[in-house]
Amino acid sequence: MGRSPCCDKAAVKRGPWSEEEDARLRSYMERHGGAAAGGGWMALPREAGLRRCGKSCRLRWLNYLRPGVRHDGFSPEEDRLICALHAAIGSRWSLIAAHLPGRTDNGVKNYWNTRLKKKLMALLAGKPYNAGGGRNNVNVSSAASPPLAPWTTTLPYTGCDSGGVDHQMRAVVGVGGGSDDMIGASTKAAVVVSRPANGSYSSEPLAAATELDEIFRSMGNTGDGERSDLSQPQSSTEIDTSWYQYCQHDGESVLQQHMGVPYLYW
DNA sequence: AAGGGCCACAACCGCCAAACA
DNA sequence: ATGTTTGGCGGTTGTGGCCCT
Repeated sequence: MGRSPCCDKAAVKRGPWSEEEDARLRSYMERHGGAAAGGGWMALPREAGLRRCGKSCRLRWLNYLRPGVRHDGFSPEEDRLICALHAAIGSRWSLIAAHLPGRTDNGVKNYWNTRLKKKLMALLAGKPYNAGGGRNNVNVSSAASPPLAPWTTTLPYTGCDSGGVDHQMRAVVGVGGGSDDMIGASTKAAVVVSRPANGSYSSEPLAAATELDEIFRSMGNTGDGERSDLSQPQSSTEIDTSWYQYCQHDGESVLQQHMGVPYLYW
């Protein structure tokens, strides 16, 4: 037995929403405090007098009509944050959007697919790209440090791991093969390290081996061709730690690459 | 001015997991 | 414990507008 469709496609209207439909949906949601009433989203079209699929109503509300949703352009800071988060956690658009007030997962996803990804690729290929200033967040003491990539940013990602333990996750954007080949088949990795919120980093990156294993496994399923060598699960023990070094900066742990790979600080 | 191509965005599709009966 | 329903999510498609020739 196959999966039953969520609604009768022949009976519902599809395509762009009219002003009247928007008004009906907005009115309904405002009457119910911004949430679908007892019947849920599936019952909403009937209760609101809309000939739409419940899922379509939900999408329209969350991505467009909901108060606080922003439709203006993305700022350079948002660009950097999206790039960093995407490198760290992949296409987890809802998680990424959660760090961008007023932005929706759909909006971030569209922006990434249509514009930001191209900007980033152009940047990595050494083509002119003005993302808005190229702020350097950390003044690294090492004079040998390469310039920070423009999308580099601090990344205070606080979340829970699968065990429900609070972690503060930080990302290292890892593109390039550890030398000058910033793009292409040798694209290496995006590394995420984490620590318990109440814990401290070890001086040894692979102390987080189990977590890295898990993260790399999950990232290996993104289907992102630009990280093709992540397409198979890999053990953290395969990570070339010579790319990275820990150091201290203003009391903060800094995992810094030192062979030309872009990176993030925290 | 026309039309073909490209781009950006809204909307849809289908899968998955949680909630519920 | 199991089957069904629903909501959430990410990938993909459709479409309107803009730009270039």
